[in-house]
Amino acid sequence: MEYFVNVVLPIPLERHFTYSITPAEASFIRPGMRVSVPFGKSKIYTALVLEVHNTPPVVYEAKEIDRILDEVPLVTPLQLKHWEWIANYYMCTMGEVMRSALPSAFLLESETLILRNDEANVDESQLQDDEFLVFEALQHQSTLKVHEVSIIVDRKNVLPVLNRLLEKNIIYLKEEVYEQYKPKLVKYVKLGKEYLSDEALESLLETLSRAPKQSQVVLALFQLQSGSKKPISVSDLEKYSKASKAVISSLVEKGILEEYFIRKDRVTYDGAENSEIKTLNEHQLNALADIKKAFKEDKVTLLKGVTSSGKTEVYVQLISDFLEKGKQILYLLPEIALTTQLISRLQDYFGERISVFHSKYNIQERVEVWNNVLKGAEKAQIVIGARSSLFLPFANLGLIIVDEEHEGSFKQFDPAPRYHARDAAIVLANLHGANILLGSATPSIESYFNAKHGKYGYAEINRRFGNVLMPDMELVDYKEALRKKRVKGHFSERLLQEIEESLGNGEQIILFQNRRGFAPVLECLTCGHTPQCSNCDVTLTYHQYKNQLRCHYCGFHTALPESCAACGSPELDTKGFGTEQVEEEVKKLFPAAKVGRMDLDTTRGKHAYEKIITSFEQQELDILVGTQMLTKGLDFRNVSLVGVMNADSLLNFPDYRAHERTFQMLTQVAGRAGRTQKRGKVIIQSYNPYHQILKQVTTGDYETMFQEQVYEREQYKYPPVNRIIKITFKHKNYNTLNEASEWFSGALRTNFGGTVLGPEFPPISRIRNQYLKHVLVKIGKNESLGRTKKNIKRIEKSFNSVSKFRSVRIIYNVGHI
DNA sequence: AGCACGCCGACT
DNA sequence: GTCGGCGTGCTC
Repeated sequence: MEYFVNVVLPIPLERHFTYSITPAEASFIRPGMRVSVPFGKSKIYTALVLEVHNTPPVVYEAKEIDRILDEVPLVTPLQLKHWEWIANYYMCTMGEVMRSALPSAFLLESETLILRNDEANVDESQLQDDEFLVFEALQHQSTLKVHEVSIIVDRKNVLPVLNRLLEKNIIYLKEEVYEQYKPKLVKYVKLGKEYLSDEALESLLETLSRAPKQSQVVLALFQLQSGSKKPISVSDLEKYSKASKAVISSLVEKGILEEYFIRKDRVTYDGAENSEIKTLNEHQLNALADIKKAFKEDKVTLLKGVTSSGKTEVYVQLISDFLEKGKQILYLLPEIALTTQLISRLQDYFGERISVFHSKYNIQERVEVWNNVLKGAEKAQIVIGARSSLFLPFANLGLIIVDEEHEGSFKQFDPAPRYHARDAAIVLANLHGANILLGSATPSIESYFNAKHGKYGYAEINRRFGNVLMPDMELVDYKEALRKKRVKGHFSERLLQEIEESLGNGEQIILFQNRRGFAPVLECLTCGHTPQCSNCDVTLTYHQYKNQLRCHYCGFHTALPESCAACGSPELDTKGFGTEQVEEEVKKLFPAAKVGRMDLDTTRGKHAYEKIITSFEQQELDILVGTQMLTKGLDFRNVSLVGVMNADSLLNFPDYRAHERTFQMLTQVAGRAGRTQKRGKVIIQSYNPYHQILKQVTTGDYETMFQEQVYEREQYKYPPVNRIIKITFKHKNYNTLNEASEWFSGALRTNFGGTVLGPEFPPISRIRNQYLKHVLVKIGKNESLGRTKKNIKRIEKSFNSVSKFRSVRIIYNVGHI
């Protein structure tokens, strides 16, 4: 009987691939294990087994697998089902899901090694110059990598050289696969076997009497051992005995000490669980009861609780309930909210049963979390993580919490799979038979809509914890202030007054400006020219701190020009403003205050973020200027004033979600003010203070905002009532892109009854020298989303059979755009 | 996605 | 003449 496996490869191809295996392998291999397989001419890839079967492929001869990489399945059958759903729903391939889902350390790729053939008789005079260079290099080292050869011969294309050398039998090639994950090993020492008795030890110390350092080490080890039964690491011994590594290793060499290794997890938590779960107030208890009732009916449940209402305590209570039942819990958060603040708060309750998983962890750490979750290890009972943690191999998931569920960053935009973590989590919970709770102070329109229509369960908390008052919000008409000359820089006098007062009271201030950089636009006063990015369709942004013009899309940067590139005039001025300029101005206006800034530019690196937050927390800073990063899950006790520098840039975003997002962002940032007894103050500056959304923010009127948005979206056929798919076309040639997108949208219109909009250029129509065009497909409530997707896929097939269109990249975004 | 193959301009 | 650019087609 012949045996075969169907596998997924981590590449964007629709189809699965079949490889042949031996009967012995067949009895061992199970779905979810990794195998390495040869693919194409020379490459070896990591593939994931979907099924083992006996049906030989008809039109081709299946290749054999290279080898089996796992002892037990790395991915559970349930995960494979979940992947399939994601691939299907978000219109991408299983391979793309696999690539996103598995920590990169699990995805090995081969590298070609060049080895010298020792049996060859080489006539050096017969070698060409480049051949000789490679040959010579191989005399010094036995293997070379392809890129090393490329350096040696100083050329990109090294294949001709290698082929000539291969023909002459001087070299041979080998594909090497590297295991990327290396367990961290800690070196420990113990006394050698012969010295375990007291007498032996005594005589040992005698013989060492002339080596004081060494006997010092032996004594130290002896003392450490008597103190506890725990193994003693070399580094501990080094510290305790105050001897150097050299002394210890000479003892090891003599056989007096023995070394051994223990595998250690890189991520450990040493603190204790030292907090009792707080007793909930009546509002929290009511919410909890509602949630539990909805859970009994297996409903997805939405918890709407105003900022500072103590949602986290409700989560904590639920988590501990599910822990008691022996279930795993997944706590999903938007990336930016994953601060040490929240994590240490939860660790206080649940100690080392928590694992954290997010993108700032390195690949080794992620492998450890993965394995712990798969094993159902004690320390991975609760996983806190960003969107990608929903790909972890849960064995026994009981509860998912999606906190800040309205957050746009739960949607992945690039690369595929372009999934929404909240929606994918709902499906995951379904597959596990687990409960799922969505929490937010400002729920997304979709979720609230589902709750209103009884599809989701619902609970709410309308009071801040400890009955702290909601902040007092005030709108400042910036246009009016400007007219009356009551501004300094970008600050209205009203805002300045409040800042002064807060500083006087020793309270802290947050200033919110949703744009980084100094002054987005540099403008020539003579001809009005503004420098553009040469790769993208955007104006370059001025960054004062490096004195550069930068492109936020492709990273292009150039020194600040001294004169206008168009007319040569040296008079250049800056227009618009970002966080950097706000920081600058506030420093000038309040020279005594300590000012910090938090945006993408100041939070690069693993700990930069924490540093800024901690220094603000510890009141080393008086004023913190920042972008939307500030709005997420941060809890500062002493902030009494929040200033929104310019609400208009949020409102004017060209997107059907702009109003919803503005409401959410402003409500969230306002929630940072006054978290203790004193009532906080929020000042919102706007050129258009009569805008209904701003009014709804200041009165905290979510309900009206919701009604208006739903009405509007129904009119224009947007979600939640309708569904949408955005198709993006991308190509470097303007005409090809136009032709291709016209062809595609034309085919859509003839084949499909729904609404097709476009193709249209997006506001930024070129990025990294690629032109972009969008087509929007709106699917009414009576039409089938699945059938529409099938139609689109079919059209894509005939699209790809037109040769000039084939190089046009097509990107689908389903549901959220 | 990679990668080979094949065709074409631009230079050691 | 070769080198390297890019369009095209294939991968079990």
